[in-house]
Amino acid sequence: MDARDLLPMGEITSRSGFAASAIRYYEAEGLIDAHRSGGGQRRFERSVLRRLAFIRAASNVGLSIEEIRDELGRLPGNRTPTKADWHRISRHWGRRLDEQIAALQRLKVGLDGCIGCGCLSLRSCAFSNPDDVHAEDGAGARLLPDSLRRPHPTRRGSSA
Amino acid sequence: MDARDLLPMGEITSRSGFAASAIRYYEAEGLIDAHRSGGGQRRFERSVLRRLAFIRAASNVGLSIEEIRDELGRLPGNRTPTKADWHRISRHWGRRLDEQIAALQRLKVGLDGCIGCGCLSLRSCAFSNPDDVHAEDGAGARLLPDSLRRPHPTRRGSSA
DNA sequence: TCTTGAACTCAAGTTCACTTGAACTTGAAC
DNA sequence: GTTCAAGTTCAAGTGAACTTGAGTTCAAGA
Repeated sequence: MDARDLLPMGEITSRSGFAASAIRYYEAEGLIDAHRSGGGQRRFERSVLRRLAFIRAASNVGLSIEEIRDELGRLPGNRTPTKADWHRISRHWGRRLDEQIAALQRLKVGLDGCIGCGCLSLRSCAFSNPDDVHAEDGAGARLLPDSLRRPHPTRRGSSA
Repeated sequence: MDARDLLPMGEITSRSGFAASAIRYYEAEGLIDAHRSGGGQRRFERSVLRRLAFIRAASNVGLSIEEIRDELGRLPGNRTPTKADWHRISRHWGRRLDEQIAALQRLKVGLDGCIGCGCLSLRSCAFSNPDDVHAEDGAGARLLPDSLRRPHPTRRGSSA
């Protein structure tokens, strides 16, 4: 490729809307690639812009950097997504969004149920006790999936 | 109040499901109060259990510690929520959940719209560009409200 | 050539909601 | 009186996703 087709950092930041530090971070994390100028400055291929758009979209759906890396890595030849890729991926993301929506709706229904009772009991109220830590009967589905629990590393796994 | 009505830490952790460290943290943050035994150990009033149930419910709805503190502080006399308080509060939370659901649904609709086109364009695709950073016309509502943007302190405010 | 803004590296900082560890004390039971 | 689980404090660590700062170099225009 011709060196004149490569974009400098400033171009990438202004066109993608990401800060330079974020771009460097993504490169360090292996989400995007960069060439270097004689003096060591980054020079990006145009396709990086599409990758960045993809990254932004994915992160809006709530994917972590690692998940985005996986998703990008699943693209054959590590290429920028084609229409077919995008088709498959967006169906995947759609399912994920559906799950999140359903989870919030369960929470809402639980809350509506609670408005009448006002109990907020540690033992029986499913809303204040979604993990069923003390539930008297092995009642149903957890209200919130992990993807919507306030992302907190140290809480993960230790359900308390 | 009679000292025999006060509960020690172990009782609180086992009944509330919170770790002792979390209880201490909540006390330090001013979400709950504690008396002290002669030797300096914490002794809790029974009502603290209801406060903790409230805290758990609030955090499931996605409120931050600060928001929970505010919400508790809005209770007249800083009391444990009554039925009427709970009524008002749960309607508030319900609206919040509704917003979150609506936001995810907008995202989903945007995604469905994108499946056909496959464009993922930085300039025009609302899905990859929900902030309308480069939008050509001042098009509509942001897809995701801040409450559902991946909570990331340093990203807050700097919409890029 | 000079200047100046853009870019570089690397380490450390940020936020949130806690947890962990070390070193020590309490208090209830035997 | 001894024991030991349960409790205490305080500082530091955790993870994600970057940002900030310090100090240095690049590169394009006048």
